[in-house]
Amino acid sequence: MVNDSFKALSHPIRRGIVERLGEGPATVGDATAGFGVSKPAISKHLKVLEETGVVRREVRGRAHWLSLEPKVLGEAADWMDRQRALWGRLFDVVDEYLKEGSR
Amino acid sequence: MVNDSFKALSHPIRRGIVERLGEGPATVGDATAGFGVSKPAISKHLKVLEETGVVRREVRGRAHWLSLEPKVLGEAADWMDRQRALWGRLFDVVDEYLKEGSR
DNA sequence: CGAATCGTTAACCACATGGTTAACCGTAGC
DNA sequence: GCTACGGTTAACCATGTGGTTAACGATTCG
Repeated sequence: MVNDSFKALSHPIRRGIVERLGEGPATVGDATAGFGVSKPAISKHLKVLEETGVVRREVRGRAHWLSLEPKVLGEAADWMDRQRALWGRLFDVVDEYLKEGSR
Repeated sequence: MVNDSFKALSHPIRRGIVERLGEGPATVGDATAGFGVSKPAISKHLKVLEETGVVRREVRGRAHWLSLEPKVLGEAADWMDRQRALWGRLFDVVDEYLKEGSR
C-alpha cells in the first residue's frame, strides 16, 4: 500500500538507510552506521522497511545484505508525481481563486 | 523539513485531504467530508497539515478555506525524485551484484 | 435576539512508536 | 572448541498518535 511507503519514509533514520541503499546494497552494519542509536533500534527500523516492502534482505553467512525494492517506493513516488501534476496545473488558478473570493 | 512532509502524508485521511485540495481550494467541511471520523479528529489532521506547511488556511467568515502550499510538498517530491534517479541508474547493477555475491 | 452552522479546544483513552538494556543465535576465525 | 562478530529477540519504558465526547466561540440567518 502507498500508505506503508510513506510511513516507512516518515522517520529520518529509515530515510537515511534508504538513501545509502540507493548507492548500492550493503550489510546491516554498513547501511546503518553512524545513526547514534542502538542495534536493536536499527533492527526495528529494518523490520519496518522490510515489512512495507521497501527493502529486501538476503542472509548470507552471518551478514545480512540489504537492497532496495524500487517497485514499492515507486508507488509512493507516483502518488507524488500525480499530486505535483495537479499543483502545476492548478496552483495559479487556486491562488487567483482565493484572492477573488476574499473581495 | 522534508521529514515533516512525509509525516504529514503518512496518514490516509491527511493524504485524502491533500488529494481533494489538489483539485482546488475548499472549506474544511467540503475538503474533509466522508472520512468517517468526528470533527475534532479532522481538526487535528488539519493542524498537522498546517503546521508542516503542506496546507494553508484562510478564515473567511465562519468558513475556513484550505489550499495547498506546493513548495513544501515539493521538497518531499524532490527527495523522491532523487531516490528514483538512483534506482533507475543502479537497480540492474544492484541486482547483478547480489546474484554475483551469492555464488 | 435566538437558533443553526462551521469549526475549534479541552479532557480523556487506547494503542503505536521509538528507544533502552540484557540475553540470545548462528557463523567465522583462531 | 572457544571466542569474537553480526544481528535479532524479549521485556520494558516514555512519549506520540489518533480517536472519542462535551463544551465552547464566532458568524450567519430568520
